[in-house]
Amino acid sequence: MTTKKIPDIIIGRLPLYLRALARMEAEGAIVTSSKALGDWVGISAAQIRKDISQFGEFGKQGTGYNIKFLSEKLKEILKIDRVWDVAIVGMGDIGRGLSHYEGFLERGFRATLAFDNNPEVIGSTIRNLTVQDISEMVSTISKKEIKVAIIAVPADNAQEVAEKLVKAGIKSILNYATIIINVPEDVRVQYIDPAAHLQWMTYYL
Amino acid sequence: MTTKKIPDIIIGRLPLYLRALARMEAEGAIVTSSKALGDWVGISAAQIRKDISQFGEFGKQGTGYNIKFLSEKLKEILKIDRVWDVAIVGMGDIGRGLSHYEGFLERGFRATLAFDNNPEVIGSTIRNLTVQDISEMVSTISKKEIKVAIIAVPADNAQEVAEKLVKAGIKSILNYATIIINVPEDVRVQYIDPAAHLQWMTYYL
DNA sequence: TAGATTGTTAATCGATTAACAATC
DNA sequence: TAGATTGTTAATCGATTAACAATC
Repeated sequence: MTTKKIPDIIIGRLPLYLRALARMEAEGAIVTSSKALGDWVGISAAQIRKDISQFGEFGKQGTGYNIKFLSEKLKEILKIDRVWDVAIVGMGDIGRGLSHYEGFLERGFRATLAFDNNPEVIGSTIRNLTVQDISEMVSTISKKEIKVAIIAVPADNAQEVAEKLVKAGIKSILNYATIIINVPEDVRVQYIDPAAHLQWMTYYL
Repeated sequence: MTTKKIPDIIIGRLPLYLRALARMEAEGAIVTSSKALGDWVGISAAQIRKDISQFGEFGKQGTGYNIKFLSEKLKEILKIDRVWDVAIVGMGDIGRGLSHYEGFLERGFRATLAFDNNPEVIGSTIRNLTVQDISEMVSTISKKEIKVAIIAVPADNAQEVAEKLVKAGIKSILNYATIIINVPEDVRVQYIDPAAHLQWMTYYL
């Protein structure tokens, strides 16, 4: 793989391709084409080919792409050919929901730590997770060398939590709090904001 | 307002601006500038001005934007100067979490209907919502003229549910199922997929 | 071989940024 | 008035699409 810089927007599409490929595989398909894959995800065939070709030649002229092979390659590229331990901070409805979430494991992630600051919640068990005191968070995450965390606390506490996570060595943060958090350059943040998506759509109503 | 077509990507940024403005207002600020707002949301000042100017002249040279005024205008544009009733389909962890979600009301939405197909869940009460049988869904939504729905069922059932929602007159769907659903042109769909966001970030680890 | 589909280059399209006159 | 910041135009940048030779 050449080390030219791949645009972020292309990386963001790879998980969508992977999701579609998983679906095709579940339906028993062996090969697919840029056309078919594009139809699944609502993207042009040309763009699918261009995106994939950034990383190598994974298809065959006349035949298309072997679904299993392409999936494996995309997983390697995204570094999800392994399982990442994830810390969840905030055990309200969202945090609890995520700790149950079946979809993570098959897609490369496993919730292994849960934190909250509410004494009534600390020590309780959700699935196989025991909720720990947030005051232990930095030391526990550091010790386990966890790199991925999810923030599911109220907006007012999100920045403070983010700073602790950074101190603990976290490099990827999925933030459910409806506030933009400031972190060092080498830490990635993505946002989940269902209300923002709804607001986007009402424009067209 | 001229009726030129506004790019979808601009519409998608308006909720972010609104979120930042709400935050500024909560902190007691009265006015802001394209520079300040841009810093909040991580977008250039030029782009903020260009986006906003698509809809009118809401700022003052030398002074900037009145936060309250701009918020009101953006809410009008996004049609969230009212409260939209929302139907939630699927009362698993995600659906339950959403029915509790405090963030909706102040941002233009209210969960008013909940549906599931599990006899053990039907009839139970979550907050002030009674879970109804999914077989009643089309008629209930039609009767109440609800336009916005959230799909929180397993991927295998999502397409079927989407078709019923369309039949019931729903025009905006927020889909938590990890599958792309096919709906008529006049129905909007947005996706929430936390694992996809995590996968995106691991690339950079 | 004939048909299909890739990988890639060039052309097009659209979005972002820079610059600045207008004006509060 | 002097300073600040908007709204807008033109320039730049980057992403998408179209086209096609290569080849399975």
